[in-house]
This record gives sequence, C-alpha cells and structure tokens, in this order.
Amino acid sequence: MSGSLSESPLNKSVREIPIEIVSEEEMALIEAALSAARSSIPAILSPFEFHRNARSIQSITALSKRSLSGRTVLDIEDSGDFASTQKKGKEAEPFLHRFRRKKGLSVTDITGTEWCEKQMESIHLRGKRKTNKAMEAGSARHKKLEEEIVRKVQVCVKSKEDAWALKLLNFIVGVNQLLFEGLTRELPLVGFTEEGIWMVGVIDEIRMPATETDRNPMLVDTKTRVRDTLPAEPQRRNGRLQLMCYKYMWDNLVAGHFSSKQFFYFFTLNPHSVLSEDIRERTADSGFPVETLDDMVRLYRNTFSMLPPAHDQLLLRYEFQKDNSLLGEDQFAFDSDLLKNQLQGCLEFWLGEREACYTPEEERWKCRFCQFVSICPAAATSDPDI
DNA sequence: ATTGCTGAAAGG
Repeated sequence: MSGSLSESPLNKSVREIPIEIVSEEEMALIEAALSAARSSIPAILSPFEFHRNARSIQSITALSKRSLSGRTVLDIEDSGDFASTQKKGKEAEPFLHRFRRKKGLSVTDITGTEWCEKQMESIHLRGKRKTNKAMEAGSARHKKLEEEIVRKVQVCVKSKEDAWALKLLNFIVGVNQLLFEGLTRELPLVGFTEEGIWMVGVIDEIRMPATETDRNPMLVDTKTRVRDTLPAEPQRRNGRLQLMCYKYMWDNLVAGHFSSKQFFYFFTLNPHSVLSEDIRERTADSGFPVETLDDMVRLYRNTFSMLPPAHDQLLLRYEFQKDNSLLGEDQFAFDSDLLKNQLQGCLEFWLGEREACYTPEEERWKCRFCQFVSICPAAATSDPDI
C-alpha cells in the first residue's frame, strides 16, 4: 500500500496542520467504506432541534441532497441528459457549498465576511489572497507566543483521517494543559452550530481563572498593530465577533451538540481507518491510546464534555508591533443576540440568499487596504484623505 | 476552481 505513495510522508509538528497524503488505493478503500456508510446515514441528521430556524434547515438539507444526488448523477451522466442541467447551476451555487463543502466554515470566514462581503466574494471568485508585512509580523508574534508554552513535535501524517486525528489530539492536549497549567494557546476547535453549519477555528489563548469560585475559562485574542493606537470601532467590532464565535463554538461543544456520525459524514472521513503509526504512538505517549479516528473522536467528545462553558467576559489585547508593548485591552461581555444576528447576516451571504453587500459608506476607508480596490465600484467613493 | 489553497489566522 505504501508502495504507491509517490512522496514520502512529511513530518509536521503536533501543533500544526499537516499535509494530507493519500494513495490511490487508500482513497479507493475510503471511498468504498464511505459509500457503504452513506447508505445507512440519512441525508441530514442534526443533533439540534431545527424548528426555530426553518430557513437554515432547508438550505442545509438541500446541500446534503445535492451532494448525494451529484454522485448519483455522475454515474449516469454519460447516458443521460442530466449533464447540461447539472453544469448550469454551478455559478448559482451558494458559496458555502461551492467553497466550503467538506471543510466547514472557519471563524475567519465569518470575520472576513463581516469586514467586507464584497472583498470576501472577490477572494473566492478572483482568487489571490495576499499577505502583507503587517500580517507577517502578526503571524511571527503569535508563533512566539505559542512557543512560549508549547513544545512542538513532528508527527507523520498520511491521510486526512490522520490530519483530523492530529487536530483533535491537539485539542485534547491543549485542554489538559489548560486544566493543569491554567493556560493554553492556539487551541483548535471543530463544532456544529445551531444554524446547522460545521465550523472550525483556532482559539488564540485560553486562561483558567485564578479563583476557585470562578471556574469558567476565559478566551483571549491578541492583535498586533502597526500603529501605536487602538483600532477604529469597525475593527474592534470585528475582533469581538471573532472571540464571540469561539465562545459560541466552545459552549456548543460543552453542551454536547456534536454528532460523530454527522462529523464523519460531512467531512467524508472513514471512522474506522487505522491511524498512522506515528499518531498512535503520539497518542499513547500523551496517555490517550487510540487506534482509529473513531476512537479519537470519542476522546474529543469526552474531553469537551468535562469542560465548563467559557467565561461570559471575553478579552481582546492590542499590542504594538514595534516593541510588543500593550496598547490596550478590550474586555467585553458575550452578547448572544448580537452574535446570532451577525452570524445570520454572514450566512445569508454564504448560503447565497442575497448578493454580497459593499461595506457601508462610513467604512469605505477599508478599501484602501483591499487588494480589489481597482475593480470595486464602492472604492470610488472612499475618501483617500482620511 | 472541473477538489482547490496542506490550513486558520495573520492586519486593516
């Protein structure tokens, strides 16, 4: 089986997402297992009661059915007249299905959409996602912060099941660090929201409160800045949204709203695939011996089920890039209604229920930092002197 | 994108 691997498995750190390398044979096995599994799994299963949000259920149900029928149609495409009608719908397909099928929506997808829907749209339709100096500096600082408390270990990853197992393992190890040392950083999360979407994200930092009476972990995010001032309100609002998404995901997990079946189904993972030797070894070393991804998911569920909800207070820290000095902190309370509204607004865009909005008039200064200024009609109205 | 972009966040 390993003979057909054209490249040797890459080594990656235990706290990073590794490359997926799957051989043809492995893929065939996975596909076979999945199609067998699919026949026993209904198109949509939900651990939530959806009646409160009928619109979302419809969209999600439609997506699941579409992907299922898409497979079927493929088989009969050669002999049938379905091909043309199949192709037509492509551009009209919601972004969530077009670009985030089998991937889930990330928290940065949400915040990116909140920043400017038109920019988000352009990124996907026109490509090129550029990183600038400020982003590089920010990444470097975050890497430093993580390295303060994490020792990275190389782990060999051969399949997407391995990659997911590693992510879940990192969650488990991170949570243990949080419980025993009171602090952890870059904690990966995957969860299912009440809106019926799978979401992924990485929490920058989590602190355990010092007092006994206060037992809810506090979610923290450090933002590094080029200028030595606190950002304007729209940017702070964006940061708050990011943290609120994490708390939302965290609390949903803790409440047990995670269906393993749906997880395997949505991300098309084979629960019974035996994980790479390296991963099995690593998990055994960490004290959580597992054989398969299914075992790993069980551990993931056990781990978050023991956790208390996140603290109602969330913390945004702003650091000056030049000297890492603290510019200020923005502590604020989780606002469920606000979050739900913003999330719904973003989802309208992702589900293709409406056109992408341009950023409001008073926030057109954002256009100055956008790589699509030259082709965006909204940018014409932004004041270059501000 | 006719499976991408190893991946979520990085700053504005």
